[in-house]
Amino acid sequence: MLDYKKIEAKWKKNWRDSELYKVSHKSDKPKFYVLDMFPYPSGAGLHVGHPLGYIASDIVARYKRLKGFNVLHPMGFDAFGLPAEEYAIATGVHPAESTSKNIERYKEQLSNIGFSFDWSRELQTCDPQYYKWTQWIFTLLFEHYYDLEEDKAKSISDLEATFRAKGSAGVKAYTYYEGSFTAEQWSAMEETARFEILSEYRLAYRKVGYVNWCSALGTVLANDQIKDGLSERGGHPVEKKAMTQWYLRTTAYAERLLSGLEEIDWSSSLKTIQRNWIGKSKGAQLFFDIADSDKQIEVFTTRPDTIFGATYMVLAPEHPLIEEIKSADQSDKVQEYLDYVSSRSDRERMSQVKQVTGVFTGAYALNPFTQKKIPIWIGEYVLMDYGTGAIMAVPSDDERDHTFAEKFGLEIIPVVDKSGHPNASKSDKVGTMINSEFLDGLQVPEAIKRMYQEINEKNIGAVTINYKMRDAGFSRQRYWGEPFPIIYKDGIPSVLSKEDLPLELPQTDDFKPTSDGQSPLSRIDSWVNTGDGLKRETDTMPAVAGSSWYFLRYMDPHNQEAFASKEALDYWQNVDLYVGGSEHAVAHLLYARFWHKFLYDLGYVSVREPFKKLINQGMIQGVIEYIALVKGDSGDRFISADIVNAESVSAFIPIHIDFVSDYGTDHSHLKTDGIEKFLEWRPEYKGAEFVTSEDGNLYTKSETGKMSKRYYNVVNPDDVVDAYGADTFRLYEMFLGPIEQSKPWDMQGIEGVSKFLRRFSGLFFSDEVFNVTNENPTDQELRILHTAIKKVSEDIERFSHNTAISALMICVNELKKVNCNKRQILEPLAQLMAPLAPFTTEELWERLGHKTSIHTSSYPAFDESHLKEDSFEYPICVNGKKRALKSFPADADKATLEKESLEMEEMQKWIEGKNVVKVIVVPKRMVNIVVK
RNA sequence: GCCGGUGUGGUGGAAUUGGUAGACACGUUGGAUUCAAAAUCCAAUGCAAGCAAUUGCGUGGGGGUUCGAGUCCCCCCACCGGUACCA
Repeated sequence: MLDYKKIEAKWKKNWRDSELYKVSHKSDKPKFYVLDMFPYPSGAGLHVGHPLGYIASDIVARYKRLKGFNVLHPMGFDAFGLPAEEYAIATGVHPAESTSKNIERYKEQLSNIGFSFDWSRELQTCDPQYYKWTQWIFTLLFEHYYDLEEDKAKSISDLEATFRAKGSAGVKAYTYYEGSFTAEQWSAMEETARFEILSEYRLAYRKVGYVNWCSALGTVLANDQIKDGLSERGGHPVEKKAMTQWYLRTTAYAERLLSGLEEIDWSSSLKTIQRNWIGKSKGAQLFFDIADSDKQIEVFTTRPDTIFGATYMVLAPEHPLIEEIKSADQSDKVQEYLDYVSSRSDRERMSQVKQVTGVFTGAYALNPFTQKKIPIWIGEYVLMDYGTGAIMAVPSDDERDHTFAEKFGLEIIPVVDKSGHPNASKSDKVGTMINSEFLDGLQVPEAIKRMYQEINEKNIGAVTINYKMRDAGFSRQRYWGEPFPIIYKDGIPSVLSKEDLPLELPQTDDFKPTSDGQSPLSRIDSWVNTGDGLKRETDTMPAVAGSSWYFLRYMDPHNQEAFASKEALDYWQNVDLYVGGSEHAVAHLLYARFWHKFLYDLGYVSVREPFKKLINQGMIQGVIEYIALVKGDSGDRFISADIVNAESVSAFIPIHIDFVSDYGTDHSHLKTDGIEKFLEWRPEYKGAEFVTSEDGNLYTKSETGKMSKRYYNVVNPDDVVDAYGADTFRLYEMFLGPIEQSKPWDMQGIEGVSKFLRRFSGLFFSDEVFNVTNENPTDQELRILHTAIKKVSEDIERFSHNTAISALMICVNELKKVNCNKRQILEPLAQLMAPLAPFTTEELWERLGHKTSIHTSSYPAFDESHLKEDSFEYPICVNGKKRALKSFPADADKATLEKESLEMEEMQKWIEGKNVVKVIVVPKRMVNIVVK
């Protein structure tokens, strides 16, 4: 029989030496691109959860290869990021060093599982030869703007030429710039002024923004790196801080990012997440005059129909108009309130959402329809970065406005009669308009349309589209990231040319951020100051930079002249199947689509969307075991979970799952030796008392959660591979259930697939000797094989690998029953199984006498004619309930089936004394007799 | 709150288009083999009643459509994930 350790070692070496999985775009075959989201190489190494997606995609890659596709299946590493930098700060080990060590470990672990990656295409985002092109694409973003007429990115020098020739008139481009100028004015401007204006158009630009500043980490964090107002990493407090930052104008692409979702095959939940993130809403932009002032307040509302109920206005605390409009007698109170707001952390603000705060500015606005004076307030609940940072408040039809009005005693005018809709909430767009002059009597949707017309005609605003999505903050004050290819001259940035790239990250041994929040790079004077008063940008790019285009680099990873050759890009086009975790649902997947669309506009790539089909593999969770610690005057006591009083518990201490008996169940516990092991591991609890349950066990608290170092529950795939073999590991992870589903890891059941593999290879042996005959197979054997071919192919195509394996189990069980050891059956069976169990099948293939790899052979052909059965066993039902089974010839006609079913002896007791109303016969399915 | 998903034996799960619910495994029980154990092989295994043939019940709960519902429709419940003063 086969010794899996020997054959794994043998074929791992053979495949590596022969570069079996190396592909080229110079091929006549159709292409297929299967990609895994590349991992961040953390110090903890891979755990059994990571390979779940890799195995699933590897099976598809191998399947497609056998089916005759030219398969691109690469792997690389997302190697820039915060953990390596934190590790460097703590230990002094350079991030490059720890990262490369971690990568080596990852590669070793990956190779043990038998993936068919083309390692000649490996990339690492921290490699200068890679980030050269990340920097280069950034320079392109800097040098382009978004043209609304052609609906694509165009060169900023074109825009400049237009300004020079015609001024700003007639330019339709995506910008926040609101001024206008003639060609003469443009030419007369200072260079700085011209630069400022162009910056309002560039797709990469700098602006002062309120960023999530985490002083403990010394860096700016993205929204998705914050959980409940604390940093996801480390749980440190996060506050708002004004900083000049680089931004990418992702909002210019909002509409295309939204509509592009229609043309790709992603799960509906993922698309919904992206749609919600983009957050498109249609509404009206309205201007309210301020009483006794020439200023106006601009608001955005989706409910212009309720304007007759707008009894006050609210500005965000950061709104620039506040300074200008606040009245003298309210000035102190306003300042007091603004101080209060800025003293509050994000965490406080978020956890106290229901708390209503605000202050009156002393100023009034005029309702554009009634000309009535309404007070202008400031309130925390209005956010500066959504809409215009100001709202018209309609307390009768908005929950938040209502609460605010009640608290501060503001007027409430009902404008929508919802008596016909008892279950509708305040903001539901239903009901009949009242107290609203010309709108009275209209239904809400009609009233909204009518108002849009009215606003246009009266010229007091416009119908607009608003997006929740904001431009992406692109600066990080860290060391371990791509340096910006930017040089400042008198404060004006310009980009390095392609020839000067990559701009390499300079060496240093001080990774701490500076106290004022500057990146560690700012300390390296010789690097920052390049002479002639020129200065480099010292921020670095965020981790999403490198992952926003890596899938393109794989197409041509060693190209020195371009990020990838035109030829390679045209051949591979885009990713046919992308597999990865749903934690990247927004950030990575949105930025990657944005970069890709930008490169599409510039003509570098020829398809609009980068990832045709996407599958989110579920998480493999771990079991977390805790013991309850009660601290008291008499010292530490650990009390069994079944008898402990929950309120007295000082802490639940996570412990090694290896110490726990029956871990993961509701009766998980520590036996005496478990307690001993625990004490050996944590000697600081030597003096503690252990209060066990009556049966002498110390019961533990079990949870299902993340597999992580801090819970001591990480299962290393190497250990499983060592104990059962790589093929068993692969099969088992797939056999656990559907790929998309999350599930806790447990080893129950791995014996099942292990047995199956042994039984499969056992078909090729008699009495420990390899023995396969050339006899012709029987019809039955052919039917068993071809049933499996059909089912396995269909299942792999729809990524249902667990049912494909079960079909193979059935096939092997049935062949075993008839003692089949015929080449004509076993050879195609091995090919059928090769994608799932690459080592075992490769070894058997060689023993069958083949000189070339099974993985470069072909997929077994399916022949429908072998599935023909002479008879079919029909379930005979009465009123839909199965009452008997009867075998009929496969070609029996309906009349025969009906007649013979009714005549069956077993049927008589169900029919007797009743009326047979009708008989329904569905060929090859069932017979149903309807009686009354 | 809103959005999305899930709910099937003791366990993981299957049922692709409305057509035999529980495939395939794990576990458990009994048996063979063995000095013994492991491994292997055979048999049984949704629940309840019955010696049995058999019968009733059964896909989170309630209702509906249909000859027929795990699958479609309506209402409700539980759990998981995402998201949130988004005007």
